[in-house]
Amino acid sequence: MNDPSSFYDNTDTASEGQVNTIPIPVEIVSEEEMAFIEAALASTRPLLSSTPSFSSSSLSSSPARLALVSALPSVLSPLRKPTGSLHSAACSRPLPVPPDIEDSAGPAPPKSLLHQFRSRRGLTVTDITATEWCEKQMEFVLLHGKPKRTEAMKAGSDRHTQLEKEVVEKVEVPIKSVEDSWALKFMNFIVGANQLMFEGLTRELPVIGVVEGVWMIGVIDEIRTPINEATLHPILVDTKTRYKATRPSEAQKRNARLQLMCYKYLWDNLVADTFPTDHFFNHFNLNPLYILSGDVKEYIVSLGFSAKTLEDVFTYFRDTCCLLSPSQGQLLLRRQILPLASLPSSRYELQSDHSLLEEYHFSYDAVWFKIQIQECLKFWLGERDANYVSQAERWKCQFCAFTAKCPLIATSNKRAE
DNA sequence: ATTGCTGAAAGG
Repeated sequence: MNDPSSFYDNTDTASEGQVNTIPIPVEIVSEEEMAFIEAALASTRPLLSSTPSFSSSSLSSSPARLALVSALPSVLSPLRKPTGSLHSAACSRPLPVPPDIEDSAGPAPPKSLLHQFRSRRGLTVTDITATEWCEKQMEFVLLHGKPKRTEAMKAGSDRHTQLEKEVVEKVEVPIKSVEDSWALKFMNFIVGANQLMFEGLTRELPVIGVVEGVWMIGVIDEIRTPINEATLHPILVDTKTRYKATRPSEAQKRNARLQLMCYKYLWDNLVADTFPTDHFFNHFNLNPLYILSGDVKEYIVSLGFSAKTLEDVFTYFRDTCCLLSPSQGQLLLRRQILPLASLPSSRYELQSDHSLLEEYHFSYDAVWFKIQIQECLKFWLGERDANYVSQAERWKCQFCAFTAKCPLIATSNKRAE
């Protein structure tokens, strides 16, 4: 009963009373974070040094943007149910289940991977890039689970965390429903967009939209507004870290270009202010009139807004979108070398010596982007089987955890016959 | 069946 693991046990009814008894340490700002903020205030932050001064003092009192992080939403962890059922009975409001989902006895044709694995959440930009890297690997990940993270991935994540902390202060907010979690996501967009407009830079900005008929979500690594230039159009940036000072392969660059083009597409669609709100609520099965939890409302107030329902948040969201400009056609990829001895223990001490390997500008290509997405979607929609990597990119298999299971490797090994 | 959990992205 006092076992902390029972927090995630949804076999019992997840009543609201139970949720309320969870001892969540709600800290607006920890001492550590406060020290960081004060240090940030005292020191010059190069990326923000061009911040214009404002008559309003509210901005200077909060140098870092608040990002709201969902914390321990018991209704959102239905997958822990031991039955393996996708839709736990403990879920307060079960999502609509297609009528044929119980006909698992019959040899019904397999549903598309999109339907099986992403119908509730939509595709992520990461799904797109992973698919472009290798569809077969993507398929293995979906069917067999993700392989272990590599050290390079951990180091990359850490570097991104560092970059984010330069401009964003994270706050944990307890949530009780999916509506709460979407409200936080949209508030994070609103606050990030405001930070972009007033300070010229924001990081880790969540975006969402429909691409080729499919809902897609992502998090833009970085957006800057060139303050001193004539254009108001922000530029989208992504930082890639590397262990070795070798030049990235063409496949890696192509993959990163696709990623940034996804972000541009989503951003530009948001600022076009044509967001299909009703479609959104329907697709994700959300109640716009849902009353946000007290904690969520409280934090929204702390950001200077006032909202009772998810719909209220959407009003602010749409108002914000109207104020934004489409992004530049030029996208920016930054490559950064990590120190060789980047041991796990020293990963957090990289602040000095971020030698930049290269800054790589390239142009958005709407036609190429559309073709890439359509190819990816053929895989996701089950219109064709997963493709293997081309002969020229067979080297990717060296980095793949699924080679033992992969028919491509098996056939090439016994091609002797 | 990874990471700090629901999540998105992390590098190759």
